[in-house]
Amino acid sequence: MALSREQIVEAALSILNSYGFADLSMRRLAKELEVQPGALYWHVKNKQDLLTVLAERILAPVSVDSAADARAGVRQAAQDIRAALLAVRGAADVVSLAQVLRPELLLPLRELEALLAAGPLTVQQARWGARTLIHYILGAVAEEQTHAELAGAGLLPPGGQDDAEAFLFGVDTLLAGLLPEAR
Amino acid sequence: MALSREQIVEAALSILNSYGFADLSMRRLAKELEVQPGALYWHVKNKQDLLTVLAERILAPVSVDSAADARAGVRQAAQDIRAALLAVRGAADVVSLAQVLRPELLLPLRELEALLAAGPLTVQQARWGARTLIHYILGAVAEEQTHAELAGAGLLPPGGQDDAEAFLFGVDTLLAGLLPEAR
DNA sequence: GCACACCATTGAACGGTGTTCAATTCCTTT
DNA sequence: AAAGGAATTGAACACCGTTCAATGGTGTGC
Repeated sequence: MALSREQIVEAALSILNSYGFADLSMRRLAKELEVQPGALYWHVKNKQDLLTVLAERILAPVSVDSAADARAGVRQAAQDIRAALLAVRGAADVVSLAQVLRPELLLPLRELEALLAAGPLTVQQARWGARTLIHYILGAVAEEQTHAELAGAGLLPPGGQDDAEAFLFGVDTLLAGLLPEAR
Repeated sequence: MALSREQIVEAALSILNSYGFADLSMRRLAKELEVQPGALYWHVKNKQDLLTVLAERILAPVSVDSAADARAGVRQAAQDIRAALLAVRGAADVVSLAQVLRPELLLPLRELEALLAAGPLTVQQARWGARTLIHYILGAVAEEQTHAELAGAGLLPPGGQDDAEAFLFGVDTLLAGLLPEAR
């Protein structure tokens, strides 16, 4: 059966989940697909290209309700994005990289900005606010995942019971600054 | 003249500034010092170890005024940390890595928490607030630097005139959420 | 039924990477 | 001068991303 781009992405996700980001190499991927490394480059420009496709796929389950109230919508979106990232091991690393390389490709993140712009903010405030949120979300989840990774390897004490709570605290704090109580 | 840990760190900073994070390899470092790669491992446990030492060195110029008012102190500290990071090419990558690996080693970041704890916040709020700030600062500067890197290579259109302003907007937003106006 | 394209893959190579370790050299202390 | 520890070499191991000529397989037109 002929190799396909879809198949490569699938295998990459599987390696990510089974062995982590550090083990996701083109050669490892080729081995998984029982193919020579060079074959991958027929379907994918290079590793960076693969990673951005992977990032899109990881965020695909997130659907931002663009009609929602800015505060509630952002709060929900942030939690959904976190959930989508936590569902795939190493996802925060993949998406952080993609966000820097091709920010325009990551729709859910752009939609955050739209949500904020619908509120009482200026366009510029909405853009910067969205960037702030994105940096926070990716940073927080990346730390959560890396910590879990290291703890799993016994290099760090386990922890993280209140990660969800801490995460929401950050989001709410940001939102409180961004959209002060209407009065 | 005998090689020294100090000398290695110095050379690493020089490579970072001259060629960027991607070119900072143990072998490159050894070449710069006119030494075989193996020699480095007498003075440094491994590359990760070197990177955390590097991170400490990069943040060393930052001195947080622990007696300052929480809001003003954090605002100043955030700007100082950004300045220290921008002073060394690729610094945000180095420090982000170190922050995940050995958060306890990066003093200025810990001092942010102390500053917040001195205000009206609970200990937990201060801790989470500091983490939020740190994620934001590192994420924002990492994006700034990566963007500059790619723009320098002609892979991305230049930009970033209002980076400082956008950065401060994020910090102030966070602070507004964290420390609402006293009344 | 055959030849021609074209898509897809192989196999091999290039030039890197971090890290380890026995053997060797250098330097200091006795 | 001899001993001994500190520091360095040189070579190897097992990887990495990427390129490319040669080759295989498949479907189309003749």
